[in-house]
Amino acid sequence: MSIAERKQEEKQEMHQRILNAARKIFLEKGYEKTSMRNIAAEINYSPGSLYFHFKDKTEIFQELQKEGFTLLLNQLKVLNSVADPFERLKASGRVFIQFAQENKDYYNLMFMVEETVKEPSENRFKIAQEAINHMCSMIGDCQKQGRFKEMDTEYFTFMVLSAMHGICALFCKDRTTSFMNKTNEELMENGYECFVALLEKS
Amino acid sequence: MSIAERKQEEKQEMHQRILNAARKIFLEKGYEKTSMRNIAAEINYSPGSLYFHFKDKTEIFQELQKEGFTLLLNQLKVLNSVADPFERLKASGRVFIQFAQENKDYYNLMFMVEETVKEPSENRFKIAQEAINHMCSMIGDCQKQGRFKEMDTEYFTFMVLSAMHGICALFCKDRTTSFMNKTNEELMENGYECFVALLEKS
DNA sequence: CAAATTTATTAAACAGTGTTCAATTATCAA
DNA sequence: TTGATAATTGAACACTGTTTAATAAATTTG
Repeated sequence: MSIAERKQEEKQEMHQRILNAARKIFLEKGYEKTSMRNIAAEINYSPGSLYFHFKDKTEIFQELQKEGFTLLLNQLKVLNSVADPFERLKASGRVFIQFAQENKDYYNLMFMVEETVKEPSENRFKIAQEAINHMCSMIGDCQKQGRFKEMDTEYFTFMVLSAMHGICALFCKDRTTSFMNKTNEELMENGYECFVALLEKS
Repeated sequence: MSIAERKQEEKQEMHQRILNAARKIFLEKGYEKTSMRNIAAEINYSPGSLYFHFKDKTEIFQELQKEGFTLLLNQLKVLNSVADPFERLKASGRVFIQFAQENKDYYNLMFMVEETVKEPSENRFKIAQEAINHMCSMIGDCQKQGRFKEMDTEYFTFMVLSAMHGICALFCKDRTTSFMNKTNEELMENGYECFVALLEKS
């Protein structure tokens, strides 16, 4: 079935063309301000045809969401070469924040979009789950070295993630303006260093 | 000018009626899913008339946002009686988290809605600004007692706020499910206590 | 009191949105 | 070549925020 195969490939190709157009515009204008007509126009396509390849707008975005998680995890994977768990933990935070800065829209999609999914979504955030487990064991390793004594590993992990997410979340919703005469980058990076300083004293 | 006064009052009354309707629907359905027509219908009003009382949708939203800030600040004000700045700081965090838990929708409106405002709008977050300043001076007082040595006060304040917001933001977008077999309240409160433990060691 | 003027309100319209669907074209199998 | 299948289209639907000309109500002025 060579012909059927080629057909399949052509469909995959269209799938990718749409995804590429969507990524470009989503990252340019954000989720809400990107319309299906915008995406269609980008590839000289009819708006209706998008629905032949994707169920709806959210399905397109969810593919990009998965891309985002993969992208972040790949950046974090580089740190596997860092042997000392505490050093790796500190570097992970910096990578995380840098990712948010450079991929604001991905970040919004990944962490800031309302969870309106009906079915409890089996493995929709399987990747995120794995990332958290990894983080948890990293902190566990730090504790084996004598850090964060008498802290519950899971609650502590939650706290660390919250702190990092808080920094990025304020940035992503432009709620950093109240700290005047300081750029977003200054705030986020120095703010994070304050947190690191706290960790180091513990 | 008794008549002009009454006129003024009637206008204020309509202003409030709209605001009440908007509050109800905004807190019910969130910002994006609330339409001007929804608000108008709630008080048997014409959609166009809303624009006689408010410039646009964001202006209505911003008034409710201010309400939220006032509500939160009133709860924080109670802590003025706590003399020791560090004790007050710790208690502020607990009040903040409790506010988010009890007023999830206000919290979303206050901190999680995209800032699409064009003109940097002088005093839009005047209240928030004051709250931050207050926080900043509270932390400054802690430093005078010898805590958080060699930390930049402003960056440190940003970090503390980020940590607290991170905890609440994950809660408000239901991103706590990855920490299984723990309730939201357990996570938030114990997570925060971890953070407090860090502060105490510094 | 009547006329003129200001103040409120409305319905209709505009340009945009996500999505659906009957009709149409292109592609392939028999 | 015909019939079936797959892909694409444009028009339509029901929405959205916002503007505006016409209208109604209330108030001020002559």
